[in-house]
Amino acid sequence: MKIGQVAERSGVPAKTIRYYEDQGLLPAADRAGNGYRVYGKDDVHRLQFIARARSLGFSVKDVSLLLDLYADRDRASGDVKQLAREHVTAIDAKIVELQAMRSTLTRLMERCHGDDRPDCPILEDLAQAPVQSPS
Amino acid sequence: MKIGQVAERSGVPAKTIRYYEDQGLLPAADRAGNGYRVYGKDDVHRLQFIARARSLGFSVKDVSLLLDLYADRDRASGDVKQLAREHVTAIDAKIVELQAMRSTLTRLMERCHGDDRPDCPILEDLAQAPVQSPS
DNA sequence: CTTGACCTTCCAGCTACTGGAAGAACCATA
DNA sequence: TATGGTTCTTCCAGTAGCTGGAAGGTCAAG
Repeated sequence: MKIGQVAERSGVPAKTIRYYEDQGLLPAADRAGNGYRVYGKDDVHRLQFIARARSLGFSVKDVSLLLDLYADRDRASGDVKQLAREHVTAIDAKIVELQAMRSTLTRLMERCHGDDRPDCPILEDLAQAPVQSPS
Repeated sequence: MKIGQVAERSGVPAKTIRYYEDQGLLPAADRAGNGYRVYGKDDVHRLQFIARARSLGFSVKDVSLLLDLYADRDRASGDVKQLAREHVTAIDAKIVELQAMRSTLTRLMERCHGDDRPDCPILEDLAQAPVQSPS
């Protein structure tokens, strides 16, 4: 299989596959006589693993750790769970941050006419930005 | 005022102030005879505006637009509101994405022993990642 | 033999900074 | 005046995870 086929079957763009190889997520692919990378079924599988982990928000570095754990038959599931737990904690922090932004923005938007007039509580808030009065 | 003072009063690091100048968020600062940047009160204010807008998640480019609108006495508040609305939409999309990740991860974690045994539904999911059966 | 699709490498750009190096300038003290 | 410590200057590189594009090699079809 050439990189184009693997890309199609795994859903990971060829450019990204080369990038992952460069980053060490994939072992350096064998090369055909013409220099083209050659892949097998396992590579498609590995790329799907990577894509799935990435879609859950794991960093490339963490995916690398997950791949190591996956390959290790003597792994402790506690290690995997711990990685996931930390990731969820980070996700929660982001959600909280985004919700705070969202809440402030919608509050300001409710007070903004949103018409042709120039007076705008949103800009006024940005300009004054004094204190955050609770509710 | 030198950059250090402005940094302290605005809460924006000196490095970041230079970066903002470079990016066009701030006009090129006047220079003293020794080449040091010289600032006034208005610059502190402008930096606070920027910092506040950034803390609400607006991109640097959007902050630039907001500064333009702020400076324009003939602005339409509708333009500001529209910018905010689009931003909230983007935030909502991110929240939804993060919540989906979170939900999948916690579901997998609940099924994982998290002990010394090697069998781990988290890794199995990443490896199989077949379909997402509803609930 | 040429065209077109695919492959290769390498460099640049995206976002929003941040760290660090090298060098000038300022300030205070001994 | 020497010296040391802090602050300033510019410029380059690195962070995360790709993505786009240039320049060029390979291969199958017509």
